[in-house]
Amino acid sequence: MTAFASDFMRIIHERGFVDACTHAEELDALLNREVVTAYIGYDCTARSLHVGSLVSIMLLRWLQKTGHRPLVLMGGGTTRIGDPTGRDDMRKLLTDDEIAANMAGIQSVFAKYLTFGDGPTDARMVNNADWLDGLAYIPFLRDYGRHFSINRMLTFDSVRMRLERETHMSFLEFNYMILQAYDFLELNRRDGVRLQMGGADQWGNIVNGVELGRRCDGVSLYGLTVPLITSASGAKMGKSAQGAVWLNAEQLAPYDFWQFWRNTEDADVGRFLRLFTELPLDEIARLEALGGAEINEAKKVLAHEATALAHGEAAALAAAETARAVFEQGGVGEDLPTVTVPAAELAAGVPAPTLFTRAGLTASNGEAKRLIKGGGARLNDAVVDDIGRLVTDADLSGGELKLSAGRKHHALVRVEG
RNA sequence: GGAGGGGUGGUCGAGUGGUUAAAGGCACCGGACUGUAAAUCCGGCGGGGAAACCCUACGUUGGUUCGAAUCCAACCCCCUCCA
Repeated sequence: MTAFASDFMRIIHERGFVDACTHAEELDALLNREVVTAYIGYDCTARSLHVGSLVSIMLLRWLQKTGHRPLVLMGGGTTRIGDPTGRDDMRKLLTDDEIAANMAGIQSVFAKYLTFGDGPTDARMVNNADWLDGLAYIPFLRDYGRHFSINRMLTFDSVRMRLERETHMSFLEFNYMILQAYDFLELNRRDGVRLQMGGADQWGNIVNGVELGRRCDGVSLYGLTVPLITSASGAKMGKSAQGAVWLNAEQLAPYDFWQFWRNTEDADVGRFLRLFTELPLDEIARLEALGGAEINEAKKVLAHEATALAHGEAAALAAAETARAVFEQGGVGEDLPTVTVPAAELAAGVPAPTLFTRAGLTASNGEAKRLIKGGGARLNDAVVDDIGRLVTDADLSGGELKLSAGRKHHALVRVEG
């Protein structure tokens, strides 16, 4: 591989961020010469982002750290149409208010990773609804449609696969790549954006934007994609027991976020350290080389670094402390999920299954009972073997008690009143 | 507009009148083994109930039947081919 002159290109190649790149040498030279504005587009279909987007977020962070300007493009315009590939999701068209709320939530996530502002390398967020909503069909077709060759578009993977499998593809979907290409052109005109980045699945769309820029305005635009991250055992990354691994504290507690990284598969540790932390490569090499149980130390480092980025140093330390108390000492920690029950209720006795469900460890009483029957439920570390077990204030120690579902999921119950 | 195929539990996918809360796979949860790992093995996997049992569920709404995810009708949606 070529030796890159720009910090950005060198670092992201070394760390495994690059799946594909257009004109890497030219881009490298450009990055070495001037401050480059680059963008990645995100849908605003949810209040937050999850770890599936984290690779690209880290990519923008590196961009900024190496002296360039990141731009976050929110798909406010495209979100309004609804993603045609999501069958059931098609119907729930989001209202403008919902989209605005989602954008605000996503911005708060980005605020942890990027510095926003008006300075030359400060990040900014833009919404493609600003220009897509007002497009007039005929002028748009005449000005831009002429530059798209159907013959060419049919050769793109996303389209070709659909055609080969003879599955339906709507005109709307077919237009997606055109709209996305237009976004790139528009951003170049508005903000001088030169580079679009995104997931590997976006390659075709990005290339279309690059070509549209050349055809319409004679500008050189660049594209770069990051690989789809799967775990070593092949699973798509980002699922936890509770569901998606969200990046905001409201939807996933920092402690659970920490636990997610702590439970990384051995084979993924090195790769994840390179992608999701900013530790020096030689340090990562050292951690990665740890064998056997020692690799757990590397996982703790990974958990700490990733959590510190998302939630701050203090939250990461608190999560680590709770994990240490719970797993290494069998005790309890402040960060465990906590529920309170009225003193009177506890005095009267609460059925164990009810308490497990209320603590969020099980989704229903039935599930709680199954958990107990399966021997996975514990109260203050003692196995609960009777689904009729009443929990009373006699079970309290130090004003609280610990419930456990399996070895990894714990919650605290406290009394109130 | 015409002809044909299809909509099943988180997902994929069987089932074509009753023992079907609905095979099997995946995902997920618990147990064993470990290192809060992987792999493997075991168990579980709609809700309520201590249990008997009750309720909800196979696109929607009606109907036939002692009884329907399964048959009929209308409607909605998806797909393939033709115009």
